[in-house]
Amino acid sequence: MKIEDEIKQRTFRDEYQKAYINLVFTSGWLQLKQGAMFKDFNLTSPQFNILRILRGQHPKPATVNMLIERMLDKTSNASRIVDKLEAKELVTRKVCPSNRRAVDIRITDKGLELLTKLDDVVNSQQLGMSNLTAEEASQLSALLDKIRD
Amino acid sequence: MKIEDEIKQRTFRDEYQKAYINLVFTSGWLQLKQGAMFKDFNLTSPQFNILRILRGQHPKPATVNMLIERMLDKTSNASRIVDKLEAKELVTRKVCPSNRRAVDIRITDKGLELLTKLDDVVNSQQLGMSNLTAEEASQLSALLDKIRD
DNA sequence: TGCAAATATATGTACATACATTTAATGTTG
DNA sequence: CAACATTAAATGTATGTACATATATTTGCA
Repeated sequence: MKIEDEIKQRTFRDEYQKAYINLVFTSGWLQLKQGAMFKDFNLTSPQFNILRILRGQHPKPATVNMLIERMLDKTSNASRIVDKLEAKELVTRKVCPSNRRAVDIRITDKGLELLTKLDDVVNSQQLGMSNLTAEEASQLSALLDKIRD
Repeated sequence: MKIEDEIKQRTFRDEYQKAYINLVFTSGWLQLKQGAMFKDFNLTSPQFNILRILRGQHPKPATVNMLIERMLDKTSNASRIVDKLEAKELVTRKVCPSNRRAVDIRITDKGLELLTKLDDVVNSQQLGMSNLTAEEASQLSALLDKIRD
């Protein structure tokens, strides 16, 4: 469905405004679909994002700072998201021995198991991008990189 | 800057995953920039979004339902965002005479003035899309529409 | 007409976001 | 080495998001 119909706005100031609105709308649309998927596993998108970063580090620990650096949403509050994951026993938190200001965060076996289950679901849905060819997906990435230049 | 460097992830499963992550990241990046711009005017992005819809209707009223239908983020709580705008006297809320379940929402003169000021700022920044040509922006919109097919 | 279903909005709750401030540990430098 | 700046994380507050539920009004139809 064209963006004009999605938000019932017939005209845009120019192609830039239209692309901007389309970008924000589509991102929200994808995240909503992904969020619904995670709900069955009692996890939110940012929580999943952090778990995946921790798996990438495993068995080495990550710090809150590293999480923020690698998260999709830089401004979100990694500290409190880790709180929730810790409460669910999906990660552990321990003062870093070499720098007691920092906290070593590690994914637990339970966390790894959960991610394994989620991988299947996420992969099978191809993250909702399956209408594009690989060529088009690559083209899209290039355009997005250019926006942030 | 390439997405690999932005989130310090060197490899992706495939072009689809990379495009997905790039899309969500870029959308957040743009919205953060836009939000910072609005902050000087003591307004948030969703509040701005709603004000703009109301201006499009002016002097006719909108209802909460119409706002939800046209908002970029369908699931956000229009009712409570209108609360905030009403408290700032940027909109008025009045029971609709012909259907007392509905509420007529209108932008005030104060709201229109604020938008006029913001238009300049928003336009001058071209919403952060100025690195693209008009052709590329149009191409981007086409790809995004295709994702949501 | 009367009563259930549908509609329009508001409210409650849990969690996330954005940003300022606080607390504690570590570096730096005079 | 003491004083001050810097760094890492946590906390506070206001707002927004997601979703379930409540309240009031209108519609449909037996």
